[in-house]
Amino acid sequence: MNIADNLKQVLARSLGEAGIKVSAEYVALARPKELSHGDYATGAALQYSKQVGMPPAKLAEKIVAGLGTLNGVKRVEVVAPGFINFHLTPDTINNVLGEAIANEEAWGRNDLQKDSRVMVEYTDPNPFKEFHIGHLMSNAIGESISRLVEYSGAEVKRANYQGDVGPHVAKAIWSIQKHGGDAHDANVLGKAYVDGSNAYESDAEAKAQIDALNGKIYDRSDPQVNAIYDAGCDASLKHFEEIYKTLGTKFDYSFFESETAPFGKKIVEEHPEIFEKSDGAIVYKGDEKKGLHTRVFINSKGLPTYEAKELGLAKKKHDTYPYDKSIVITGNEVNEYFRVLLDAMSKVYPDLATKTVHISHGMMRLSSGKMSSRTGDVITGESLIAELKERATARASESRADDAERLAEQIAVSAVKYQILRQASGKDIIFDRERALSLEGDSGPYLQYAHARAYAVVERAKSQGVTLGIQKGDTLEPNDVSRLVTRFPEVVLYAAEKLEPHLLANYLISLAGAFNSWYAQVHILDGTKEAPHKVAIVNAVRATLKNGLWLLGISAPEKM
RNA sequence: GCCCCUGUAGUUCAAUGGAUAGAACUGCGGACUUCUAAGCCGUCAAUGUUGGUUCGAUUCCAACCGGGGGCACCA
Repeated sequence: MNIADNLKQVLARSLGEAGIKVSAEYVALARPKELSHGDYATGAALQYSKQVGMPPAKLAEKIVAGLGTLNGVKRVEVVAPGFINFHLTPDTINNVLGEAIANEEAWGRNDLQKDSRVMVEYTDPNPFKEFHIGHLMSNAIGESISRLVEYSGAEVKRANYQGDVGPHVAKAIWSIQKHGGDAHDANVLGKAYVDGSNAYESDAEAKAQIDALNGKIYDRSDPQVNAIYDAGCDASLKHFEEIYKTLGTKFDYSFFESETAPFGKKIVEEHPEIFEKSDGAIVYKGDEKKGLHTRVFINSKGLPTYEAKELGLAKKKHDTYPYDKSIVITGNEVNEYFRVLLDAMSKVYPDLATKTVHISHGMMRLSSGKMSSRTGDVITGESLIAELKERATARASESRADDAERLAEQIAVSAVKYQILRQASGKDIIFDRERALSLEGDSGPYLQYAHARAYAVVERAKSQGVTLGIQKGDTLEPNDVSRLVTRFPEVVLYAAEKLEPHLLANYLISLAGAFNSWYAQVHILDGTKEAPHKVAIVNAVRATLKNGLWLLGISAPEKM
């Protein structure tokens, strides 16, 4: 049994003796954020003092007296106004460090979702449009969540859903037909889309032409249109593949709107008891008591909307890979639609609806306002990464890395991903160019640097013949660094439960900070008998940062 | 107008109902003949307003004020 569960049980028993009935799982036991408050702490005495009519401090003393001997605990203290703090023994801490080092592959894993099958959908860029920083957000969050879920023992399949049909495609093709341009070039497509979109808004004739073109795209009746379409789709997808390679994502499945559209339409049409006709369209009447809107699923032209396509997508996903859980990551602009969709899905496919979890991220916003790919006021994913890479190049070339070019790219990706993953995912990110381009402080490169530094120390220790690992009888006092390391598995578990990578990102930054601070204070390879112990701590930090960075989807270069 | 989200240092973000609200950037000031200075140390600086629940509220509830998104044929 692990320390925390054991503590809870013993506390529950002692509380019972004090006249407070509470089962072990409900005993409030926390990891104090202030390390001087111990490794575990409980506020139970404050919580129940009124109930038993005893001052908190007195109750705390009574609880402590009833604890008996505690495995792995060196010291228990009562602190005003009535907190009980537990300090673990050096052995306990050292044993965990030993685990981290001895079985690096398993370090941090848990079996929260053992053997379950999970599909995670994220990124979702649209062919014929640019891959902008909003897609970067979805990708960073989705990739990290996928990895957290994998670390929880689940089999994870990554899915990407792409809008290969629809008005945006018609707009891009219209512009290419009118002004020319190479449909084999992804950049041309993005600009063509902006042009077509502007024309659609301002020019009634263009609008009519684009609407007609949209129909031709669906029924593939015009060879000339088909040629542009096929070339453009191919170019976009290849372009996206390059970006995924840079970002470190590999999708198992791709779904396209051209397949989900007819499929979703069919599903809606087969359920007249759920969807009803209204003004020539087929709608789902959301329950207003739940605050749901009425949404159109099939428009009056007979074309399925976002909602119908999503319905088809959910089924198609399950047909492809019978998942136990389906996680869908989108921007929060579709939150209201998704609520209606899930409500409708709960009637058509109750089973799938309960297995679906929608996670939305905020918008990437510029100080000038919201980005819009319609007006071309966007920052593309590639341009941002290229700019970061440019900025990292000088230092990378002075670094110890064998391949400076590659290091610069790893740093660039890390900077942008960390920027996204450091904050809770539901909220908007105010995109500050200077901040995003910064490679210092609270940043991805800071984490990578701490890892590379730890790696270098371990390598040097090896070359000096310093014994690695925790030695028997090694009773050196734990420090903030070693104590933080031991929290890694539970942080991973917590982040996986909440599907919130930022919880892990915040932890890693505090670990890296504690390590850097400690590193500046002590000489690790000082030739004393304490050196092996210090190296063991460094090695555990290295393993933790390595696995932690992997979970964020960020590379951990060994040399910087 | 209705529904959802949101408000924390100058700025960008943290804080499973807990202890002195924590970082980073910026500003100011330091250390370094030592294993990586993308580093370290110090310092200035914040919970929108008013109530409520609680031993304890940034966190939960209500109202108000401010910001964002949505409110049927775009996604």
